[in-house]
Amino acid sequence: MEYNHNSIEAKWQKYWAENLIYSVIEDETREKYYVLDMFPYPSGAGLHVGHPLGYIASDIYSRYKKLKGYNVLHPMGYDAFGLPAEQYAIETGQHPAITTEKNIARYREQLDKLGFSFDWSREVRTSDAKYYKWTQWTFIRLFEHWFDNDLQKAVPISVLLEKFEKEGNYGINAATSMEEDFSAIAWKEMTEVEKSDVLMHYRLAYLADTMVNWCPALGTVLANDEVSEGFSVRGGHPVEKKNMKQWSLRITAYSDRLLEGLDRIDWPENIKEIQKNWIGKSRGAMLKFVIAHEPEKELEIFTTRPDTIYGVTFMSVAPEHPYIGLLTTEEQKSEVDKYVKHALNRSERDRISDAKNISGVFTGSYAINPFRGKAVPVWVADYVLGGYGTGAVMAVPGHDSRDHAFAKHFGLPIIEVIKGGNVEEEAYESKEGVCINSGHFDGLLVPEAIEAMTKYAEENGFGVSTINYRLRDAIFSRQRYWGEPFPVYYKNGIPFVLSDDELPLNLPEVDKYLPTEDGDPPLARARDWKYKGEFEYEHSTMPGFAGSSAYYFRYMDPHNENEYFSKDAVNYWKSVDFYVGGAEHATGHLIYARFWNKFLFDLGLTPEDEPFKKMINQGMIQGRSNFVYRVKPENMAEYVLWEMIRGKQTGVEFKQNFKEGHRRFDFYSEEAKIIIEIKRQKSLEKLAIPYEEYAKEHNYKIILFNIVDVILHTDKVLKRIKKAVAGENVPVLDEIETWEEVPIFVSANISGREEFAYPIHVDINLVDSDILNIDSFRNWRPEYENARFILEGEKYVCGHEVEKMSKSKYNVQNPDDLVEKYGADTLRMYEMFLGPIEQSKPWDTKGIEGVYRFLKKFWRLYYDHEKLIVNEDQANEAELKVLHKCIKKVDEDIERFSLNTCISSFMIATNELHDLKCHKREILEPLVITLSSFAPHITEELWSALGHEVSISKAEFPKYNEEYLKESSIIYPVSFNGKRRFELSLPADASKEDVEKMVLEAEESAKWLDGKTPKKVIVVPGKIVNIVI
RNA sequence: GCGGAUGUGGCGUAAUUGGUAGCCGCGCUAGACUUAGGAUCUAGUGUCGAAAGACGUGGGGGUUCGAGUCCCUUCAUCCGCACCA
Repeated sequence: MEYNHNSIEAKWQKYWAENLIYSVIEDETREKYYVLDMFPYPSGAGLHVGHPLGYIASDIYSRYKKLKGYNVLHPMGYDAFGLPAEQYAIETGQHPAITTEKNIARYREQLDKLGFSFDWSREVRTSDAKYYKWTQWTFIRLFEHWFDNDLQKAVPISVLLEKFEKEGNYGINAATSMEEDFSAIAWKEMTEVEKSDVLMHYRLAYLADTMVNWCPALGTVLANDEVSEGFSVRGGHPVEKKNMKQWSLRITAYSDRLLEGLDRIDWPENIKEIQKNWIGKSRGAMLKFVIAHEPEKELEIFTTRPDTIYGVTFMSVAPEHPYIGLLTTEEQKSEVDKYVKHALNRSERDRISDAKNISGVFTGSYAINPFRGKAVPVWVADYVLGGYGTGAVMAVPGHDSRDHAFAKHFGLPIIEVIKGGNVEEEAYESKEGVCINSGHFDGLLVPEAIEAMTKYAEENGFGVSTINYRLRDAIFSRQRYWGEPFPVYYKNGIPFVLSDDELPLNLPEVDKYLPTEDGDPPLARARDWKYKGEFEYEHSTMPGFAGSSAYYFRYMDPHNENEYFSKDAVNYWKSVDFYVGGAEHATGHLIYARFWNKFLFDLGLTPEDEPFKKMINQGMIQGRSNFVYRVKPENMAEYVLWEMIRGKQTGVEFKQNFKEGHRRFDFYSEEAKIIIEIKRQKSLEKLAIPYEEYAKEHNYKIILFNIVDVILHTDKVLKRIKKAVAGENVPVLDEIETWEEVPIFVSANISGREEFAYPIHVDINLVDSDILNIDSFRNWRPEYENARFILEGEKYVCGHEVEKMSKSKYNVQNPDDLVEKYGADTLRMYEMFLGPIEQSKPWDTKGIEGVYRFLKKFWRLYYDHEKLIVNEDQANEAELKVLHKCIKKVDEDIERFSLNTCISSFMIATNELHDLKCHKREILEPLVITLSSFAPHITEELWSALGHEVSISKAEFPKYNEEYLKESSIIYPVSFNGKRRFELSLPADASKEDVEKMVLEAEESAKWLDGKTPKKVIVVPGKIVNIVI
């Protein structure tokens, strides 16, 4: 039979599903391997060809690992809570659960068609109460733990309470936002509310007033990684800063461990780099400047360059700094108030776009540089960020470019304290140089000075060496419906968590998915939704990353009702060995998941503290958009006509823009006394008579053309002009074609196109090799039904561009159509063949034919039409060599995730076996196993045709035998002065000396040696010979 | 501005350790078979050149017997961060 992908693929997909071929169980006798794809959000648009790229790669890898004898866990599920379903619910009233269900069904159908080896019995969904029960459970654990900096791990709150009872919070080195100390007595005297407030400063999940990213359009707060340049990542709505009471996770406690762990995982360098920057660890010193008029109070600053402290000429504090009131003097008050108010009211977006403008106001007070004892003015300026460090800086214009710009702008002094630059011109920020103008620190190198000055500050009690992080705590509540409810209720304003046996707290039904009239989140609409019928639940829900931060554990034991996952399961599967997904999650999911994992590790739930040992990021598949160019008729007519008459093409000189008084005409010829004007027919009919009179007055002849005629009947128009130039009598107005105005499209390479036409995205399905199918285009939209086209030759050529794949750009390639046409095996292999998996590349369907041809050719090794032609003859050396070369290459390349080169190897082997007319089982049986992880359907079919009754996925990957690859002779390229001149076949076991001798004696060498003696002969055995003359 | 990555035929790419640059595929050219081909097969295809040969991995320089690969410099594109003190 001929290769028929449709029937083969359907047949085996059914077989795999019915016989649970891809189910796995923990099996202590086999080594485990865990391959995971990033959790997909099932969007309504379904999959496009870019989505499966990573899934195909991970599927190939897990199938390969299975063939290699591993027990492979390769699960799939859905990150099913999220904004799009909820936005859709708001618009239509449809419950997000229904939309989600529908989308999942569609996703599943598409995934199944691609022949993935997922163990679907382990599927999880974040929106399933059986799943989010454990998300809530983890939240409760976070609430009930704090972070001990000395132990560098999470510790139960009960331990903290014991300490408070005994000695207050003295001597506790915790990750905390608590600034004040209190004694055991003070603790015992606190009210319940006060105690709760204190504990909130310690808990890993805590409720606090924080500056949050508020997105009014989405009606919710967002985490830092969900905001980019002042806009929400999802939806692109403006975001503003707002102070709100919100749940947060104290991820900052884990800063150091998150940083340190990066050294132990095999991830792409750029992702590690992004995470390093996001955590933003910087070493420096916290220094105190006494406020001149208020010697009791100090202004604390953080600096990484304490060595430049003698260069401080002023200080700057952020507009939200708590000391603003204290610092501002009477005279400056109105100006400072005005500035602060303006600065704080600005949206994040304005602030960013206005970053170039330097602004600030003097507060009126001074602070004393503890090293020099000299007072410097304190300014308030918005280039200082309230959220970083202490919200105040010592300004060193000589050695910090921002301070420099500020000093220049306001005429503040600049002092050079590190030698090496010209500080009047620009800040010298390099750490190369020695201290000057720095008292007894003069002459020290920068690193020495940093150390010496920090030590001096510590000894004298006005400073301390510190480490500062850029990472902020993660805001954990969203004012949204479609997310996990917090297992929290409020009693007398104090938040309490539910007990484990009260979980899950189910998401209640609401009448509308909108905030209440009072602005409370949608959950406030739920009727009679109270703890024990009495206490209000938390009305926010958890963010997207809640459900996706530890989902990979649940796959290990997905149906466990009593535990998150069993000890046995986690001790067997441990962590993800190989993770495939997008790089866009670098500062979101990939950092949160590491944090959750570390926390669960601290609780002793998991044996490993990093979740994903090895990761690769698949590149994006970009769309290739096509454009048609719609003509702006007036512009085109003018352009076309001008191109024909400009210069002296008609025999007389024409010029543009005849101007006389208030009249303006398009073209005229002084010489021939002709004016030409182009307009729409309707206007011309009205204006013909006045124009003619006007022209007569000025002693000109006027010719009017309608736009359409100029564009579509150019030659006739030109003829008329030429007649007029020749002095013949031509009508002022003469309509060649009457038409109702219809859209006109011009082919891409018609000259002047850029001038008179604008591009419109056209559906790529109407275009083949950039040639537009005009009939289909006419049917595409009613308004194009009567469109006219200006062609190149016979064809309309479209423009093209590489862009993101998106519905609105009409460049989405849907995998279903391709699977239908070529089959999943072809699509899988083609996507891998496109290039290295990490690289982004535009989708181009052109090459898919080549892969399809390959599979058909591969099929013909086994079948001649209806007949299986595999024979039992013994394979010869050449055939074995082809096979083992292929096995070796594929084996090595899969291991290094170079899947594109594997496909080439298969093609080479297939081509060579065809040349050898080889149809031997001894060759073809191992070959079909080798190919099976790439093209599971066709290989399963051939495997069964070869007489096997057990699925090929249970087979063993063939071992390659070095013996077959050995060559008896090697073809040496012989170079002279590094330039290859000829090739020489020599015995493989020839020694270096022999090779040298034989090469020099070779006939062809004489020609190149040209009688000279070689200066040097380099022989690399088995590789190359180079002769230097 | 800072940090990272990438630049190889008309196109997607290959060259794993410094050792024949262009494997494999697309496209293109010519031919065979065919009623037909969007099937299949054969040959060719980096550039210049009739050929011999010369040139050729973004540009310039260097190290080396030998550089796509290493070093310096420069340009371009993409990504990330962006007042982070």
